[in-house]
Amino acid sequence: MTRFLKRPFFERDTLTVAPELLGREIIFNNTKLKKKKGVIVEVEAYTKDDPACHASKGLTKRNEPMFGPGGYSYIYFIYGMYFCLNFVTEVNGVPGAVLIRALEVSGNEDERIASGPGKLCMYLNITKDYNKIDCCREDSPLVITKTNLLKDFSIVQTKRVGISHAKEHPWRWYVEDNKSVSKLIR
DNA sequence: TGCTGGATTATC
DNA sequence: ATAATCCAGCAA
Repeated sequence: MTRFLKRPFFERDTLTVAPELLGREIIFNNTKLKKKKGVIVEVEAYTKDDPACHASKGLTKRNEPMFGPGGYSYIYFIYGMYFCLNFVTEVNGVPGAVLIRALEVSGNEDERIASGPGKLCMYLNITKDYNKIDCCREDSPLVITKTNLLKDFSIVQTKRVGISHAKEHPWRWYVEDNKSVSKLIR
């Protein structure tokens, strides 16, 4: 028994896994800094046949974690200044990932301190050092709880954010009326 | 070896 | 609406 999500949870269809992450808690223990955590309130799915997915054109140095087993982290650097956190889905050999777009942080924090993929990595102190780590290990510094911390919430499904391709999939899910979601618009 | 644009954010 | 800021990916 364990408190945290394990490999079988992640090694399923990306579009199934993504919305199931809503309400669960990410716990990140950067050993040199303060332990941080937050409840997932917004996610997006990226699959292999999708032009917007980093893995759509095959294996490269950057997207390599996406091709490995589910339950690993995939962290990339974007716009010269931000990191984005993903959890790898699908079995070994099949690329796929869920981008974590927003966390609700309890306590005295600003409710929008982690309301965006770049902001949440700054809040958690996540960097490339934690790329491709196995989040299913019991001693992993980065884990997700099995328990859902939100109750009686509704899920809204919409188009993804920041995708410039003509055809776009409705593969963004967020907790309805949650103050920590990245964008207020639909 | 050089160029381009991006799964973003804060500010104007 | 646009600057900040840099590197992966691709063309050559």
